[in-house]
Amino acid sequence: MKWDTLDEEPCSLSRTVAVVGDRWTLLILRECFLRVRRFEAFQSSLQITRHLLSERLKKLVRFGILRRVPYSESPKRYEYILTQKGLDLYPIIMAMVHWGDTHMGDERGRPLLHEHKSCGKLFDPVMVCSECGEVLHAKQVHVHAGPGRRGADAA
Amino acid sequence: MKWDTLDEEPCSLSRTVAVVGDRWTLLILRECFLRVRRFEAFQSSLQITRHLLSERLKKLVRFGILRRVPYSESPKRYEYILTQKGLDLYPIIMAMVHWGDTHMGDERGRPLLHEHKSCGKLFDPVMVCSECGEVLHAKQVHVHAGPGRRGADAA
DNA sequence: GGCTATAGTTCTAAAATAGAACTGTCAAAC
DNA sequence: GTTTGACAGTTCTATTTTAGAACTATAGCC
Repeated sequence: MKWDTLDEEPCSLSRTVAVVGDRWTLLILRECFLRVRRFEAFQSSLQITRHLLSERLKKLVRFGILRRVPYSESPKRYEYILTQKGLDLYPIIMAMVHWGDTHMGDERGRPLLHEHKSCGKLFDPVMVCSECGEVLHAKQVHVHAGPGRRGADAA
Repeated sequence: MKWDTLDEEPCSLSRTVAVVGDRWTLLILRECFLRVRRFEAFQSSLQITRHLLSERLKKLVRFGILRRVPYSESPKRYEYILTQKGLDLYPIIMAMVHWGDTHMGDERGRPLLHEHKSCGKLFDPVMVCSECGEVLHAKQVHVHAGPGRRGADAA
């Protein structure tokens, strides 16, 4: 497939996959949510090759998910900060973490626990319907073609 | 990185990424949720090479996300059905679709609309805290090391 | 001048993917 | 009873990506 035009497909999942749908990008984003911001920090915590890290950061900046912000004038040094568009990826990351906790855990228990500052409790992320607030299950969802649909594609 | 041992890392995101963290796998799962079940159907709707499709389906079966169920005895024919573990990936897929709808849309509008059968309305998926039910934002979450944590890894 | 820190770039070898052709089984059509 | 077609893969070579290591550039500190 021509992955470079995937972000123009009439399918929102394809468009998302085009941007964040590879292993390294997802791991980089995890680090971002853990407040990692600098090239060397990403590199040493992920053991990613410097070449790929450089490419992926550029791509995330290009798509407006990270901002490259100078933190030192001489020498010129930059750090990478999540934009609002990037912060909005949080549900994707949390959904993946939760699935891993549930289905890929081992006897030692969870690697990380999440505390919700607003209520002070350890929590799991739950996906609900924006209209009625009930927990969502795949089988209770029916899909309709929307205005942006064309041809035999899906979404 | 040795992606074949990623599912043993002390990080739930890594473990999830090991299983579903590549472009084709995510697109295959989208098709699964749209009720696609057969080899030829995946192949023609995704334009994935037969070789890769075969590999990915095997992997998803190996990890217990799909079940390979015979639907014809002679000739032997199988279809691929989501297990409960696979159905539980729904929040990940929906979170990605929603992000794509929000941030990668074009002037034509959404490709697909989702109706919640329980309440009959078109909805967006929303991620909330399991304890207090409030909408989750990255900045309101604090991360603690859990029992399965080891060394300098993250999750 | 020599050492370190940071943020990259460049190079070659190994692995993954694309694209097309091929295999095998059986049913139905001729 | 031979041919055609559907289905579910496997095999092959060429291209693209990634891994791994070394190299470059700027500047502060001793």
